[in-house]
Amino acid sequence: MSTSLRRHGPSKGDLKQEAILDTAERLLAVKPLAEIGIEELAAGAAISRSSFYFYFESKQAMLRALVARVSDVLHAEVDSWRRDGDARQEIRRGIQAAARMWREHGAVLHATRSVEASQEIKEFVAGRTSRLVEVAVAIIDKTRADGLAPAGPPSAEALGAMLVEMTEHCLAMAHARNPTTIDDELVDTLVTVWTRGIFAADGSRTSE
Amino acid sequence: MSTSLRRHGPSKGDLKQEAILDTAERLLAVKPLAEIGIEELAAGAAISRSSFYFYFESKQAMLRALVARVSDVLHAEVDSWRRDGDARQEIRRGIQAAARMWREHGAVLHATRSVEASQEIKEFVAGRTSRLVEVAVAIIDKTRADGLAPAGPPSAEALGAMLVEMTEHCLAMAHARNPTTIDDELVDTLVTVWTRGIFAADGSRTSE
DNA sequence: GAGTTTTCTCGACACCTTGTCGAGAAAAGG
DNA sequence: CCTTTTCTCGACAAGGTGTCGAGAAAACTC
Repeated sequence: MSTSLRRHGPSKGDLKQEAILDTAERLLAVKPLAEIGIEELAAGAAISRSSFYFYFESKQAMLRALVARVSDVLHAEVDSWRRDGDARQEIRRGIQAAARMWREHGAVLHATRSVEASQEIKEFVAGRTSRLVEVAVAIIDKTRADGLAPAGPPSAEALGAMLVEMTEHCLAMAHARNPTTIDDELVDTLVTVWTRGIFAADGSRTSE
Repeated sequence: MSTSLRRHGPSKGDLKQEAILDTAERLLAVKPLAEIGIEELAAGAAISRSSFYFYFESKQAMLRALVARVSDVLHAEVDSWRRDGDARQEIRRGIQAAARMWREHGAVLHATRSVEASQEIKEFVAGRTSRLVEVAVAIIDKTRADGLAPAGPPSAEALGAMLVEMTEHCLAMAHARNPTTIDDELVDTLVTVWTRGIFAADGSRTSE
């Protein structure tokens, strides 16, 4: 119900709502959602704890709004992967986009991976992941159709899902180790495993 | 402090302690730790909520004991990976052992991956993971030294860490989807990605 | 098997956090 | 100004955690 209580117009209350989300994103960089009290979120927006409930039903609802805010940026990222013909280029760009995402909004993405996240959030994240898997599957199918990569098994679906999950998890782990820096080496290693996993070979870009 | 309060002798109280852990493992298969009240754990061992605190400092301490109990089984698994010369055999066995681990104690392993798990548990899990990475690195180094696999980059450490993390995460995801069944197809796909990631090729076992 | 010590149990309490309610202040709009 | 909507907060109830001390139950000693 988060925003539906509030009618319309970009007014003073909207700023408070944004302030709550800003505070949440800032605090999530420091500690998990479970350790963030509603008191803290309210204090960050200079309102009382009770007033928090005017803007959000609960902490979970607030996280949902926060994820929605980040997902707008994310969808733009996904769409920026223009197909340019070379599968390795697409893979590298995709991984780089994901790495950038984690650098900029790692705290929020990290919170969505929590076991205690609500069902709704998990479904949202699963949907986002399956979109990425679809893109990966399309790439794999294309390279196989062109005779550049060996046919399955594994199926393009199983392989694509695994590579996407590997990427997300490795970025999450890297973020957990050091939130500010995500190695270029990590990106390179991911690209290598993707390439070898799909082509069963280190291809230099011979098709160019 | 969990056990240190209790002196010695395998007595009645020990059974209660085990009963608490059994109850916890059973409940973890159904819902996350955060949703399990101490009341429930105590009820499972037929004691009052207060009495729970005689056995464990807190829910986190209880989880720690539960993880320790499972880790005994796990260490035995790791040691069962006898080196038999063929890297692909070792890889397949290791992955199968991990899959079996998840089938039998997936609920506990899942709980340790939670964001809200205590620092101590995270360190324990990190230690376990790094042991597995060491084994993977040893395998990679050996195949590279034998000229069967191309040298880095990626370094054996980066590649091994990534493959181990991929495996753990994919098993965890599969467990989350359906706790009772972990696909053979998943194991096959994991083996393929390991093989291609290390050898940069689908090797039939030519060295045999 | 009585006395002593250790182990174990529980009710009562203090504390913290979440979420609701209704009274009303502050802004917006006529 | 008066009305409506937006926004704020103190007070309350509910539910969970963890502590304490009194004492029951078991174990151990002689």
